[in-house]
Amino acid sequence: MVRLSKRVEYGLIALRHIASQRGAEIVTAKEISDKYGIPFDLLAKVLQRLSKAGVIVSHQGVRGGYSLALDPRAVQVSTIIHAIEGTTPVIAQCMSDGPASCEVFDVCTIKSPLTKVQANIERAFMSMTLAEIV
Amino acid sequence: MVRLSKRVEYGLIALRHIASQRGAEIVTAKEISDKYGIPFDLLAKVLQRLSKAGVIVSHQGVRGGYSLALDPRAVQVSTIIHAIEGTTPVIAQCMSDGPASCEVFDVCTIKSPLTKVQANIERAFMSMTLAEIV
DNA sequence: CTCAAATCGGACTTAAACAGTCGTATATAG
DNA sequence: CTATATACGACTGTTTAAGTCCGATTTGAG
Ligand code: SF4
Ligand code: SF4
Repeated sequence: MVRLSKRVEYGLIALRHIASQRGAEIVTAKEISDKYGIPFDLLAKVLQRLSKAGVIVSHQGVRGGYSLALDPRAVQVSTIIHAIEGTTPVIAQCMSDGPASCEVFDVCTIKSPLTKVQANIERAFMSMTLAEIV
Repeated sequence: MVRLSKRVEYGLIALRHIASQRGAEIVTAKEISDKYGIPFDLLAKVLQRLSKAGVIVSHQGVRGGYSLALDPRAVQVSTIIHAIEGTTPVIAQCMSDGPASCEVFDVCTIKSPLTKVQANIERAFMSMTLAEIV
């Protein structure tokens, strides 16, 4: 419960690796996969999503790979999570899927208190940037 | 990802209900189950765990039920979660299950940065008490 | 031009966690 | 005694995450 998915962890490791390259050099998925023992197919999809979200840029074809697209200081962990998962991490179902998603929504007495916890969680993920991981 | 389990939500709702009773009155699981539309069997087990953890006290037999055991201001959300789940919410597997639990532990470059995020998450759950939910 | 190296993207299978249910035992007020 | 309530474990079904597979596309290099 309240655990980062492997996808996100792999994404963070990969991003750190790419960001640590001097001068925007291109890194291939295989290179990262080998170095960290991450399943290639899985990592590939993570990188594709990060690419689609504009966090990294992809270079197709021979001698292709990935390079950073943004200043590491501008990339928050929450942005990375959203890029990979497609959603923002939320603590309660109704916060992301709406009132209809929860049977007890109407009589639920903990919605508003949980909102405060949620705000703190969000801050936790926003307060760290890629620059602090490298 | 990063979502509270239903058990915890049900537990919070139940605790809020019990805590809102004036003068440590006894409340039955059925009463709560009916009022909030929570599956009885599931709620029962949650209350049993809270009882075992000493957050509430159980009264068996006819006219039995549950009542608060502690000052609501002394019951943190993190305590409630631990009572119900048996574990503390952690962001990464290796933090709870040890180094051996993760294949990439040895080469993982994000362990220590994530520790800081973890600390913030913990604060989020500790900073709210049952008193603030009632 | 051809080929190999790389990203792209969806479908699929497997494994684990979660939500919910069932059955039975135990305690106790009246 | 008996109805009411908690106690506890085993079980099933659903959902989500992890990982795999296959084919398509792009493109630098020979
Ligand atoms: S309504 Fe209450 S119980 Fe349902 S998801 Fe939102 S917070 Fe959780
Ligand atoms: S070692 Fe790294 S990847 Fe493995 S669980 Fe810990 S943080 Fe996540």
